[in-house]
Formats: sequence, structure tokens, C-alpha cells
Amino acid sequence: MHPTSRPKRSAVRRRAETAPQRSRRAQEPNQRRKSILDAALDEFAARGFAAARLDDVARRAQVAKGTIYLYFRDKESLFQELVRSMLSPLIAAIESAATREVPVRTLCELIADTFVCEIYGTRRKDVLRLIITEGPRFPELAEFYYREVIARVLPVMRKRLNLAVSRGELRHDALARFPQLLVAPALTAIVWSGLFERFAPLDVRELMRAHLDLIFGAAS
Amino acid sequence: MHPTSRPKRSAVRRRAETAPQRSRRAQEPNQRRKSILDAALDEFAARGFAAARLDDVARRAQVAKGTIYLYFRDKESLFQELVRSMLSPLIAAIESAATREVPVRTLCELIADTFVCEIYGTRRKDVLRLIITEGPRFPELAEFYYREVIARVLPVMRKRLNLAVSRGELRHDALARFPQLLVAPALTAIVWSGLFERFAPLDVRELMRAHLDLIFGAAS
Amino acid sequence: MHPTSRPKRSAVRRRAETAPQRSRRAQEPNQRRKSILDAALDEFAARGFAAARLDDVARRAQVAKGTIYLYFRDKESLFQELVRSMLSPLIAAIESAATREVPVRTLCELIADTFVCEIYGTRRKDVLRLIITEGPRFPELAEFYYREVIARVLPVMRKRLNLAVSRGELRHDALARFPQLLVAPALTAIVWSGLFERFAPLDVRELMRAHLDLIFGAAS
Amino acid sequence: MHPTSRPKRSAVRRRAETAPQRSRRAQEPNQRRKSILDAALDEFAARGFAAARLDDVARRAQVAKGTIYLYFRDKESLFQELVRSMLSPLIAAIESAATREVPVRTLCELIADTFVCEIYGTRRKDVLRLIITEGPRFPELAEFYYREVIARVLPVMRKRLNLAVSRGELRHDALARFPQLLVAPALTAIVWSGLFERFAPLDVRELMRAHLDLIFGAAS
DNA sequence: TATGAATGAGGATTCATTCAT
DNA sequence: CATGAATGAATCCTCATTCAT
Repeated sequence: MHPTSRPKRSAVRRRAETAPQRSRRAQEPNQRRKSILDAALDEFAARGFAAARLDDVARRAQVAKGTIYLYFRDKESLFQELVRSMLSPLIAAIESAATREVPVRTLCELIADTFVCEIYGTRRKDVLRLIITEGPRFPELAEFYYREVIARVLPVMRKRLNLAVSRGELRHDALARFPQLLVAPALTAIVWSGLFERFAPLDVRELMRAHLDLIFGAAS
Repeated sequence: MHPTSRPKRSAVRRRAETAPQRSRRAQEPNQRRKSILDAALDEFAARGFAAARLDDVARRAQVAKGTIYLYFRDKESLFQELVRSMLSPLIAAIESAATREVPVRTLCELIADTFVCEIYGTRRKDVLRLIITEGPRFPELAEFYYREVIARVLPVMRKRLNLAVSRGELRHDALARFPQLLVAPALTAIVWSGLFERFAPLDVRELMRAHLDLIFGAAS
Repeated sequence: MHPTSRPKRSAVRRRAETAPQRSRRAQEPNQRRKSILDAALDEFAARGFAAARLDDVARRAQVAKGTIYLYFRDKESLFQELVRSMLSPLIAAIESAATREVPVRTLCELIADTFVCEIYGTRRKDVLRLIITEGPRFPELAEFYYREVIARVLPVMRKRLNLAVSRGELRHDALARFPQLLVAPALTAIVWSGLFERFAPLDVRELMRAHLDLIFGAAS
Repeated sequence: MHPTSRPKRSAVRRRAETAPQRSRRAQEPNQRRKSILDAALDEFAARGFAAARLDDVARRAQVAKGTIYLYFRDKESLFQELVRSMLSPLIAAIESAATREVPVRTLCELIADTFVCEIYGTRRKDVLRLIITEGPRFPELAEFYYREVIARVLPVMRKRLNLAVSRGELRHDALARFPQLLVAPALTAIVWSGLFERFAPLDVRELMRAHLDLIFGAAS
């Protein structure tokens, strides 16, 4: 049995024929879609794509199972649209941040802060973790993420970091050559929290600060 | 077979006489177990735990479906034992490496090299990726990894890094406070390779080298 | 379906367009439940619990395999609910019969008639046979039967029989001490019919009558 | 899951290559056969035919699984031969008893005593219970029992009882017409013990005595 | 003969998806 | 649009039976 075991639902079907007409059309279509996505995030995050059940998503979203199919073609579409919709607002934010005209250290601090506040402290952390855990079996998703996030941010960062190197803001070009090193701790924090939170919680803010110290020297 | 009225199974079961007498008992038991684990790694790595089919594992291992159950209690056991068996030899190696009496930079280079050659270049990379992707739904697995790897290595590294700080080998205590920062690029490389290899392969050796440059300053 | 490389299930699944549109939602839920129980009784009676296949139950009930699980948690639940639901109406009947204010011989004749008409001549015979044959491996079932039937009827009968003894309606207290003796022939008939009907059918009505003769003396 | 649940066996195969050559050929072939039958009775009695596992039979009999197939064609043969071999000695005994030249009450007491001591108090009770519980799905077995036991004993008993009626030893011919009534309490005791022993143990000796009282009047 | 590892058909159960209402 | 009962393909796991040793 899969380890994160789920309580067996009773098979008894109560078919109250007089059931009080529960709020059909109570919500806007958009609101419905939203609540399905919300529920989906909870379920996918808790169980992973394969083990999540649309039944549970529907229950959590307070809609019928069939309703999900009015908004999403199938389970996979739901998953992909979920990830995409959560990512979109982030992408703009990251992109604009990356082009700020500030010292590189400030920029990196900004990025770190954004990560801590806007991602790690929110459900977006779950979305990123889903990309990490499910991405390998969802080539399309990985591609989407690469195209929309990585491919946009990486060159900008690389350029900015190269500039910093040439200006002497950075001691060497390691970061410019591998901007991945800049976000590695963020990724590590997400993975760590999913695996070891119970045993050894991580102070992410401090982790990010330490990382910046490592790169730029201790904060003044 | 139960007697009443259903066709005798034995009549159905008799193997086609022309079947190519495929090697029963061809290998020793340990070899069988090994080939099952091998096949399992392939399947789990390719599809993830939930989507992998024991049928495919059996086919790949050239054994019958039932044979798997002679060696492993169930799918989950197979998965867990797979991870554990692949990790065990690594644990000793890491531990001994961590206690080497060498300058801290040398130690870190050693670790990086070991990662590149012994993990990233081998199937062990897949095992680590499985821990990352499946760990969140396998608390036992996460705990095993924490207990056997993290909990052993982290304190040793922390002590060693603190010593380095006090000796002036390191400019500041960021790494000592968060040894996770030391391995973050390795983790990042594993995640990256699972998601973006197709779009942008990563030169891990260079990545690790750059990371060390970042920490210790450019190599002389 | 999991995305990677396996053929999309949906492609496989699309029902043949020429399939004879067989009555979905044709019956009301209670009718469905009933037809599943009906089919289950047939199958369990014919093969026993272990050898009965839910596949056959579904086919016989004209529902899909999965439908069974909408109404019953699992095979065992189906079996137990089957027995319980068939027994319930009987329990009330027996109880009310046992408390009738009539001469003890009349009472016993009434019980015998009820057995012959309401049990032996109906599918309830199969239910009782199932209790006999499967009860030893279904402690819960045996307990249910003991609690709901035996424990209710036995004391009442014992009291009534003792009264009959004290009134001189019975020649001795054998029956009062072991009311089981009163129903032993009924049980025997059920067992006999399951084993030897083919070789030597039993005239149950006569058997019961003979039994009463044995107890009370030949009928006048 | 079947209710009489079985502890999951560990899937770990310990293949001690140096295992101490355990008593091959330690026993006579007949002894082996006997110990297999013994073990089979235990397992079939405990779980029923379908749920009993030859694995367990083999373990209990201290032989290898394959060895069973040297002595019995298949599971069903084992079961049938088990029942037959346990029944054979009984048949002769019953037959000779039935032809004894004693008063009919004495004869019935003898039969009752034999039942209590030779069947109910021994493993033969389990055999009879197996006939009752498994017979319906084993037409051959039911036929065997009918042919070897019922068809031999019933006519003899009927004749003897008719004689008793004509001699005035019996008040009426109920028993002669339905000799089943004579054994009904024995059968009831076997069924009862399998189902309700836990809740209400039955004093079989007293039950049989009471039954005889019922038939012949209270003992002098 | 005896062994027990290997086999693979069989069957219970799950759950994404459909569609009559 | 919304519902949720119904569907049935998919897959895990069991265990009677075989056969190389």
C-alpha cells in the first residue's frame, strides 16, 4: 500500500432523495474553476500527481466529480494548468526584479527576500515542489517551466552577473557562469522542507542570508 | 481449483510445449534479486513509484511477476529496499571521506569529485532523484535517509567547518551554520538533470568547481 | 493517466460506438443494490464465499464490476450484508411466533410450518446454509447470528418449554433443557439438501411432522 | 480480506547455503503421507478448503511443497483422500454397531456414545464438519459420503427401527420413516460447535442423552 | 525421491472518465 | 451547466502447480 495511507471511505451510499438542493450555480464559473484549482493544489501537493484522486479534489472543491471535466480536459490538464496558473504571476515578478537597476548584492537580496516571502512562505512552495517531484514524468511541464521561467530569467541574470564581474562587484565569475548556484539554496530549502522538516526544520531566511554572505562576504 | 463447474485450471495452465524453455534457476538467488532491483530502479526512475508497474519490472528483470514477491514483500518494500541497498555503500564512503584529515578545501573538492564520479555519473543519481521525488510521500524513506545519511554526515561536516572557521581556512561561518549550502549545487544538479537536461545540459564538474571557487575563492 | 510513454488510456477506453447502449441508471439505486444482493446470493450459494467471483456477481446482476463497490465496501461486506439483510425480516417473524399464546404443540407446528414455507421453500434456505458452511470462518457472522437469532429465540423457547413441562404439556424436560433439539431436524434438512438432494430428496414437511410426532406423540 | 486473517509472511528469503541437511528420507513414505494428511486436516479445518494454503500444509507437515504432489495429485485430491481416509475406519464401526442384536434403545445409546467419544471428542468431528461445510461444492465428496456411509447405514437402521416399531419398542414409526431424526442432534452439535462454541458451549453428552429421553422416554 | 524457487493465471480492488438526468 | 452513479481498464498480489536440481 502506498505509505501515506488514506482512510478507507465507507462504501455505504446514502442516497437521500430529498437532499437539500446544494448551491448549484452558487458561484461564478471563474470562482468554480478557482476552487477546483485550489483543491487540486492541496491534493497534488499532499499525495503527488499519481496518487491524488479527483474524487478528493471534487469533494474539497465542493463540486461534483463531473464538474471538473467541464473545466479541465483530464487529470493531467488539471495538473498542468494548475502549475501554469500559479506560476504566471510569479514569472512577471521575477522578470521585473531581474532587470532592476540596483547593485548586484541588493538584487540578490531582493531575490532571496522574494523567495522567502512570496514562495517559501506560501502555497507557491508546493507548486515548485510539484515541479521538482513530478517534472521528470511531465516533459511538457518541465518544458513549460524551462521556457517560461528558466529561459527568461537565466540569461538576464547571467548578463547582470557578468556585468557585476566586470564592474568588480563580484570577486569572480563562478556565479555568472552558473547562475544556478544563486538559486541552489532556494531549491535545497524546498526539497529539505518536503523531506526533513519533521526532523530538522530549516530557517530559510537565515539560510538565504548565509548564502549571500558566502557569495558577497559577511553583511556589513 | 475449486471443484465446481469452473474449467480446471490445470488444463488451462499447461505451458505450451513449444515454449522456449527459459532458464529457470538459471542464476543464483542473489543474482536474481539483483536483477529485480536493477529493473526496479529503471522502472521507478522512469515512471515514479506510483506509475511503475511490477509487470514491467518483472519483464525487464526477465522473471515472472510472482518471482518479485519471493524477494520482496510488496511494491513498497521493493522500492524501499532498492533505495536502501543503493545507498548503503555510499554511506560508508561519505562518512570516511568526511573525517579525512585534509585541508577543508581539499575535503570539499574530494566530496565534489565523489559526487561527480560516484553519484552523478552513475545510477545512484537516479536513486537520489527518487528520494527527492518520492520522499515526500514516503516518510519512512525520508526518515531512513535522514537518519543514515544526513544525521551522520551533517554534524561531522559542521564540526569540520567550524574548525576551518576557527583556523581561518574559511572567511566566515555561513557554511558551518548551514552545511546544506555545500551540497546545494549537487542537489540542484540532480534536479536540473531530471527536468532540463534536454534543453540545457549542465556541466556538473564545472558547476561544482565554480561552487568551490565561490566558497574558497578561485583556484590557484 | 501518467503522461510518460504509455498509450493514453482514453484512447483505449472509448467504448465501441456500436455497443448496445445498455441501461445506465435504468433502475433506482435500491433496485440495483437488490439485484447485486440477489446475484451475490446465487454465486455465494453456488460456490461458497472464497470461490465466488465478484466478476460473476456483477455479470449476473447486470452491472459493471466497479458498481458493486459503490454499494459494498468489499467482498466480505457484500457477503455479510447479504446474510444480514436476508435474516432481518425473519428475525422479527420468529420472535413474534415464539411468544404466541398457544399450546406448545401448536407453537411447534407453527414453527415447523414457518420453516418449511418461509425458509426451506425459499432462498432463505441458501442463506442459512451459507451461515452453516461459512460461519466457521466468519466469526463476526456467527456472532451476528448468535446475537440476533439464537440469543433472542433460545431463552424465549426455553421459558415456554419449561412452562409446558410444568403444565404437563410435555412428558419431560429434555426439550426445555436443549431447545436445540427442536430445530435439529430443520438444520439437518438444510445440510441434507445441500449434500444429498440428488441421491435422496427429503420430504421436509413430513420430516418435520414426524419430528413433532416423536416429541408429542402421533397426531390425533 | 478473508476474516480469519493470516499473518503476512516475511518476503525475505533466507537462503542459507549451508543449511543443515534436514532429515531427507527420515520417515517412511507412509509416515510422510500420514503427516501430510494430518497437516491438511488441521489447515482445512481451520480455514476451509479454498482458503487453506498448501504452503501451510507443507510447513506443518515438515515437508517441501513439492512433496505433497508426490503423494496427491492436487489440492482437491488431497482434500478428498483426507476425508475418505478418516472416514473409512468409522464406516466399519458404524456398520457393525448397526447390526448388533440389542434392544433398540441400547443400540441408540451405543450410537450416541460412539458419536460422543469417537467423533465429537476427536478430530473426526472436524472431518464431519468439513463434509458439511465443503460438501455442497464437492459433489464427488458428497456422493462418496452418501454411498459409503448414508446408503449403508440408513437402510440398516430403518429396518432395525421398523422391527422395533413392530415389536412395540418404539411408540410410533416417525424414527423408522426418518432415521435422520436420530442423528440430527449429532449433526446439530457439530454445526453448533463450529459456530457458537465461543458464546455458548454445548454439553454434547447431555444433549444426546436428552435426545434419547425424548425418543424413548426418560431413562429409568 | 525430495526440494523449493519459479511460474503465471486468476481475482479483488481502484479510480479516471463518461453520460443520462 | 452541474451532477454523481456507473463503467471497466489497469494493476497489485496470491497461491496451486511445475520442474531443474
